[in-house]
Amino acid sequence: MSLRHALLGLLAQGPASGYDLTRAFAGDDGGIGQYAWQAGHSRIYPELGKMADAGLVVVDETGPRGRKSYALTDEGRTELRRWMLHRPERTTVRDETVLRMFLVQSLEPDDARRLLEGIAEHCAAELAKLRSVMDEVDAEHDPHEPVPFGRLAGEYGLRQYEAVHGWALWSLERLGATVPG
Amino acid sequence: MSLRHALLGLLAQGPASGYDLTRAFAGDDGGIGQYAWQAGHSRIYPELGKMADAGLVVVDETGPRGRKSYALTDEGRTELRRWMLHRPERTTVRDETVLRMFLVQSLEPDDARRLLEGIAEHCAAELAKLRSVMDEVDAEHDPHEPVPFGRLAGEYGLRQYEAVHGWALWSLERLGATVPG
DNA sequence: CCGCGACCTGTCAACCTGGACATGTCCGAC
DNA sequence: GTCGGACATGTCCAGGTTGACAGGTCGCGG
Repeated sequence: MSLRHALLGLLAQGPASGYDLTRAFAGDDGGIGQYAWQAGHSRIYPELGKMADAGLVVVDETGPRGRKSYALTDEGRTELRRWMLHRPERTTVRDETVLRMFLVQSLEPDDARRLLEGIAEHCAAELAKLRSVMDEVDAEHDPHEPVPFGRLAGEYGLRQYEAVHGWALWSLERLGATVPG
Repeated sequence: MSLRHALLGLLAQGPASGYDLTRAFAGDDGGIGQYAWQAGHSRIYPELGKMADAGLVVVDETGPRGRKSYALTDEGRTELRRWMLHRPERTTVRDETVLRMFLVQSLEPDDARRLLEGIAEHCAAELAKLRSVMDEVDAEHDPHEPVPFGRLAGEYGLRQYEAVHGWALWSLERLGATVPG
């Protein structure tokens, strides 16, 4: 049940409504929804309700259009910390892209090459996009201030794409293709 | 519905029983179950049944203890290829470990440091393990033969761990810059 | 020959998930 | 002033997923 902890983590940045949280999960903007977890509002609203019942969050303030802003309670903060620091023996991973990578070798070499080339291109494009976003963040960031929230996650995405890109090129070489670019 | 495609991909390596496939998903041995997808036998058996109904697989042979070995049909192979080469607009990712990384900055600096140190250590250990396995594979592998099945996946795991390890160290440095430790 | 552990297949209930359905409100542009 | 689009919350259902329950077979060491 990690949705609960994802919500706790997002609320640790500050109060937010179900709508705000939904957007955080939905974005393909290098946020949590692209790399770590997804959830639709139809899961988020009931979960927020349950979390409120459990005393992990409270309705902080209400705004226009029935907006309910949720904030972490001390109990919620404790639970988040407990979950973050407790290293589980076995974590669940479910990643369609990685699944494809595992199965590359079930394809004919020509098909495998085409797939890998697609992956390499895609990574290069995402890398460029992400890098420009991060450069902007760094430019605005006073080095004496703490690292902005999400900067570490952004760096993670960057290194991730670099790794996959490098892997795709390496694999193409192994398969005996002419490496593009 | 990626379980179906995961099964098709595994069967592309050769016929297997539901039991074999269950072990492939369950292993924490650097296989598909560790990085890409998980499934219990309670999902696998019904799905194999449905896939047989759909003509994607057939019961290849029956063995002792009611063992049923499944093999891909041409139709199954076609469907696998279709899925592998079709780049979806938005893929689902659900990764508890990455989720933790996204939420590192919700922790107090001391806790964050402890978590990152744990991650770095864990990666280093996994890297060492994986590297020794892969060296063995490479030593037994005739360079004139095609790349062994799983070699590309293994390389992926390697680069993955390297990337995460590097990221954890980088993050520790960043956190160290703001709070003296 | 007997028992234990690995092999092997299955079902079921409870829960999670994603997409459709439903409803209504605020705000700025025209 | 009114209209369209973003804001905002919620329910429902079909289908996916998990973990428990269930039952049975082979092979080998003692």
